[in-house]
Amino acid sequence: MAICSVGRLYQLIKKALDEELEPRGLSRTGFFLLTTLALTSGGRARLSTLGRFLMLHPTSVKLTVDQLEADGLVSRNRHPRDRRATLVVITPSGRDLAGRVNVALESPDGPLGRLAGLHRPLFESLQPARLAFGDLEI
Amino acid sequence: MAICSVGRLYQLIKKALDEELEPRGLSRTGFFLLTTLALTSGGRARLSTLGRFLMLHPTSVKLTVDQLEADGLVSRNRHPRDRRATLVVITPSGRDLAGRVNVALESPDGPLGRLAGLHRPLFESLQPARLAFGDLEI
DNA sequence: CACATGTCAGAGCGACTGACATCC
DNA sequence: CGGATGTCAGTCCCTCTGACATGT
Repeated sequence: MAICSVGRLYQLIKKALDEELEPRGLSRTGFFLLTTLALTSGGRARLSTLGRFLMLHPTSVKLTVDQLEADGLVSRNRHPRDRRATLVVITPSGRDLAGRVNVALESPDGPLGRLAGLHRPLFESLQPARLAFGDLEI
Repeated sequence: MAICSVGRLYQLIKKALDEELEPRGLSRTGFFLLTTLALTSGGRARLSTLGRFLMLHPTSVKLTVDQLEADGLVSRNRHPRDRRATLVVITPSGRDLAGRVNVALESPDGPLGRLAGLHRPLFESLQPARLAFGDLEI
């Protein structure tokens, strides 16, 4: 059953991820938010944009940003033109942490090292299923 | 990034699943437990076996079985030889519900109908990744 | 006016910890 | 005895709901 496979792999990755993240005081959601921000041009994005991209509820985004902000990994700034909006900006130490964690995760003896060589085939075989649900093309 | 793809697809499936399950008063964990039991020879299994197979904490298994039992979908029985163990047995109405839900899910206009034709390729391309983490062969 | 954006309090749920009794 | 099994109370984290203020 394909659905079970997705669920099982998700659980396995989740556990591997948390083992690396927890000692660094980073939540999984916080890690994904930080990595997303690091990959964004300018290292900044609206709260609502982050929520849509990470498939999170507005309140979850707020809480996650609160935690990251308390640790000095991101900061809140006003949007220059839309005064409703808040821009989340990654700080140098946030960018540094995101980079180090990602290197540690992908390293051959890291929690995700076992996936070496499987990244591209995985991504490509998952894409049709994701698109069938109307997900982003990424 | 392959990891993100797995996470996104999981979220999408989760949402599609819950939309079908919630109106029937079934939790996702309960549904998977019930389906697992329906596919088991004799429709019975130990709590601990279910926990290992579904990657659940013992207390989560207990809670889920409590809920299913209250709805008359499973029942608890003593293990004939191991007096520590409890056997969870699917009832006729449990088997009936599991069958109906699975049909509804897989039907062309069901929540998972969009995955038609993708089940086998998905399963096969996910297997190497799962096995890399030491998961069951299923 | 409808709609988007962000914030907040409260509730719910799933998962875990630590402890315990029972049995292999 | 060590280890497995199931149960229970308590706790925590994440997510959602509903409401609100503000701005487009």
